[in-house]
Amino acid sequence: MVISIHLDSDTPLYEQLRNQIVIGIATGELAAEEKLPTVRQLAEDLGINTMTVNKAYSILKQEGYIVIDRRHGAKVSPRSTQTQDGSNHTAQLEEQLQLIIAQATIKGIDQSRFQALCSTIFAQMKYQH
Amino acid sequence: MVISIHLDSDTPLYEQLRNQIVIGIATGELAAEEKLPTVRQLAEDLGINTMTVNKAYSILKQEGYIVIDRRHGAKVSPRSTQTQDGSNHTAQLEEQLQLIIAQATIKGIDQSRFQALCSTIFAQMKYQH
DNA sequence: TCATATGTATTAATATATATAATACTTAGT
DNA sequence: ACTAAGTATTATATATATTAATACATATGA
Repeated sequence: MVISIHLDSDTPLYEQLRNQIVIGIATGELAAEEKLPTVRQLAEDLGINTMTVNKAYSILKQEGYIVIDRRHGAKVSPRSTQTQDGSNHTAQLEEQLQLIIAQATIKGIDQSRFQALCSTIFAQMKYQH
Repeated sequence: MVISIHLDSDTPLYEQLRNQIVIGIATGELAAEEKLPTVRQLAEDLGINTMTVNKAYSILKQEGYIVIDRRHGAKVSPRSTQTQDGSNHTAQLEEQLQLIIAQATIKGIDQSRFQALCSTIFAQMKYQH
């Protein structure tokens, strides 16, 4: 998977990494159980610090997106384990969505256009439980 | 409009303010042309610094959500002026949506449930151009 | 005219977040 | 034992966030 970072972005590097990997999992570009590059390798490829990559991996692990074992490195969590934390996801999703929809509404994007956009994006997601 | 901030949140105070005001405009809780509290007043009400509120207002102004004049303070932008900056909004919206939908997908929320959630939220938005 | 309330600007101080760097530790497979 | 993986430690530099105290500019209303 190709990961690109933008040093001039206002989004922290570790967060850019985290986001791109999450999207990679959802689109299926990163298959379940697939091995991720080592922290050292990815850091070198991107020209950034080891600990920055490590932070991204730690977050992904804590969020349940990946599993890590010392010897084999990091890999995408098996499909079955992704769903299990449950409750507060919906609340958080709802909050994020509310803000996005508020902004879209004010900027003149109506519901049908918004829903169409969602459909297009959903069509890219190959992840299957 | 009731604004509440959370000091323990990972979201900066000025951003919490900014977000809540944006949502307030979209839901219609803040009408177009409605006067916002003064920076000093809001800062005092919330028990935070004047400059933090000022930063939120500055961002909202720069984003076009509110207009400010020295004497009368800040007020919600008239409906007609909200739409005008145009182009990169959709791109930004698309990017935010992609991440949210990716996360939702992995967590097992399917498209129909997602769309239903969007509908519920859209129903709260009373803002009209 | 003139006091006043408004958003702003300035300057300083402090705390936290971000990123790099160099190095060492832990662990498990070969 | 060696090695490669994540992780921990320590230090440093920079940027961001927040508060604080104060002052400035300006347009309104008395």
